[in-house]
Amino acid sequence: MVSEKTISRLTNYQTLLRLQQAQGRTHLFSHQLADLARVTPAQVRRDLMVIGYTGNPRTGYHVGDLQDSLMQFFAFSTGIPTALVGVGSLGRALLSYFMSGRSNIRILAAFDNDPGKTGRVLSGCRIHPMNRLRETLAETTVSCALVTVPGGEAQKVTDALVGAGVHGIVNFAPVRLKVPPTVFVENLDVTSSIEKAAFFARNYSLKTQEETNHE
Amino acid sequence: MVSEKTISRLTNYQTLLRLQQAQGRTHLFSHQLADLARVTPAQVRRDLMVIGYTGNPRTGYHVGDLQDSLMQFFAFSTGIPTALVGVGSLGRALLSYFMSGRSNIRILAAFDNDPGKTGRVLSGCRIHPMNRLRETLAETTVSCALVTVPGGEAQKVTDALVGAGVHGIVNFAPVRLKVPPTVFVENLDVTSSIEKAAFFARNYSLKTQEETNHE
DNA sequence: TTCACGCTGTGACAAAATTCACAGCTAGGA
DNA sequence: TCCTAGCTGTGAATTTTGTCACAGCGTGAA
Ligand SMILES: NC(=O)c1ccc[n+]([C@@H]2O[C@H](COP(=O)([O-])OP(=O)(O)OC[C@H]3O[C@@H](n4cnc5c(N)ncnc54)[C@H](O)[C@@H]3O)[C@@H](O)[C@H]2O)c1
Ligand SMILES: NC(=O)c1ccc[n+]([C@@H]2O[C@H](COP(=O)([O-])OP(=O)(O)OC[C@H]3O[C@@H](n4cnc5c(N)ncnc54)[C@H](O)[C@@H]3O)[C@@H](O)[C@H]2O)c1
Repeated sequence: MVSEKTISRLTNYQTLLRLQQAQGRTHLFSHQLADLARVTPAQVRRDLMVIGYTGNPRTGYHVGDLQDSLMQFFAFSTGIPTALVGVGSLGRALLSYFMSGRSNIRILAAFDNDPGKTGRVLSGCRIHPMNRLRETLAETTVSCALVTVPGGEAQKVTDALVGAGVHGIVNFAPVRLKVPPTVFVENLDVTSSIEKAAFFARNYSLKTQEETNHE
Repeated sequence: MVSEKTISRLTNYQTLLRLQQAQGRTHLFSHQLADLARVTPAQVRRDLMVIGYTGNPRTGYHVGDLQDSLMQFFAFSTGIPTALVGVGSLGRALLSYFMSGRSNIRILAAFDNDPGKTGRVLSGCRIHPMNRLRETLAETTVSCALVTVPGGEAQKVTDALVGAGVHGIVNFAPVRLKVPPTVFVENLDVTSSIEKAAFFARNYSLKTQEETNHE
């Protein structure tokens, strides 16, 4: 089984390679990809082992071939089908971003329990009521959903999604969801991330001041 | 030096404790906090070692005292002062969320380079032009900033922030920023997180199907 | 007061993640 | 044709992270 961290880095390499290809580059070495991704060259080589792609000692990695290998490994050549639950301020931002086609992620359906929102179309995506979740998802190949409802509602919504056959959840609510072992949860807790950054910011800030004083 | 992961868990404990206190609980054991945080009891005890708080074998941890210790460790009793750069769809969502006071994070100033947006007040927060960034931040204690500008602009904005004395960056743009070693960057790459969740979702999905077939 | 239960705090251990370091290869130059 | 410089792929070492397991303690019961 391949680790979460490795998967994160591999998706990052994918993004970086797309950019490099757009700039006309056809080959690169592990240390160059490493610089772009802000990791070590050894890390890059180690990561690429898991997808089976093998480079050439003299010319390095072939950008197109490596992209193909990554594509095949991730098996998302046609884009990633997802659903979104909770069309509030965050949900709307995500809709407008991902419906504009700036990435390989496709939001195929949105859901909300507010009758004032359901039935309408936002950024080109129809908003369905919650009681139509199961049947709407049954018509699609969605296996991953974005949860942007208030914390108190997130578990309920998650249970509904799991019941509808979703195996991946990206959770923006500041709660830890309970799911069966066949469901993967990625928590994107903005508040917690800011707290973390603020903590280290203060540390670095103090350290910098100290050093200034010692001079 | 205490690790990033430990800090993340400690902030999570803080959130959970606030909730428990609101429900009137005065004491809890490591295994109870562990259940709430979805970690092991040993992990909780190990984490609490770093903040120096020590519980009682018979009564466990005192919610209020533990909160005080955490507060003191994080030193953010008055809220976390931050700035936001890039008032687009994501920036607006963050403004409306954090200006509503639902957390201990305070956005003291917002910045944008679009003259159509600067000068206005959104969700109670004034939007300043970029050329006023340094002097505006000089008047505050902000040491942590949220970056919600397009990927191509993120590095430029980061450089300006670092120049203005910011030591913590929460980066929502899908690029890896280059910063001096005295600056901490937390990347919140939504696209990458969705890709990760989708990958594991497909794996779990396939595994579930296999097991169903084997019955 | 004494005892026993069930917790905490932590040294020792285990697992996971990363880096080191080097054999082996390969294209370009002599 | 045969070197050679400088890369890749990977076993081994190292570092980081998490868990185990148990001594020691505090409380309530007797
Ligand atoms: N907006 C932000 O920038 C931000 C920042 C950090 C965290 N979050 C988290 O993201 C989540 C959403 O935040 P928001 O600001 O968009 O909230 P919001 O209140 O603006 O939107 C929530 C939406 O969910 C819908 N909803 C509520 N209960 C539902 C249910 N049971 N089923 C389906 N839909 C339901 C509501 O109708 C509403 O449209 C929250 O958990 C919040 O803590 C948001
Ligand atoms: N909106 C989302 O849900 C979402 C999802 C994933 C990632 N992101 C990332 O978040 C970032 C912002 O996304 P968005 O959808 O809000 O974009 P947006 O285009 O709606 O907003 C960007 C804002 O930044 C401002 N800006 C541009 N250049 C600037 C500069 N040099 N200095 C100051 N301000 C500047 C623009 O005026 C605009 O207000 C992007 O990097 C995007 O990739 C957003």
